[in-house]
Amino acid sequence: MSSRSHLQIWHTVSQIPAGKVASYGQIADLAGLPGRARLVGKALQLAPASALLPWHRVLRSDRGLAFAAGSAQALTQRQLLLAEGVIFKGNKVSADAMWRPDLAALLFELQY
DNA sequence: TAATTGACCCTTT
DNA sequence: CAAAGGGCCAATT
Repeated sequence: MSSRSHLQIWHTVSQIPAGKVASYGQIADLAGLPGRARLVGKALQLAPASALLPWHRVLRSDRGLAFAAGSAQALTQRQLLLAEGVIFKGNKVSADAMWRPDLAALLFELQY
């Protein structure tokens, strides 16, 4: 049984548009769970594949991937982002790829 | 019940 | 710019 927090997190992640990225902390805040970035990581880890979440659009606050460089998951994530047109600067994505949601629209979408 | 573990973050050096 | 240290909190052992 998944908690309400997980559902809220998954729903928020699903709102990230293609070609944009958000940090774990940012998602936590938007989901109404300030300061709980780690919970976002946990929620994504437990997320069912059937949810079709754009998990690859979530990364660390320093805009680097959360997975170890060279790991299969890191390579996959990088590939998915490149396919969406996200520019990489070294092992981090360019700053202008950060998602800047319209809060009013997002809050409406998330049914607050 | 207590200790350990993370798909993390922020401030300070 | 990179590294270190402290904080965080649910889930697992």
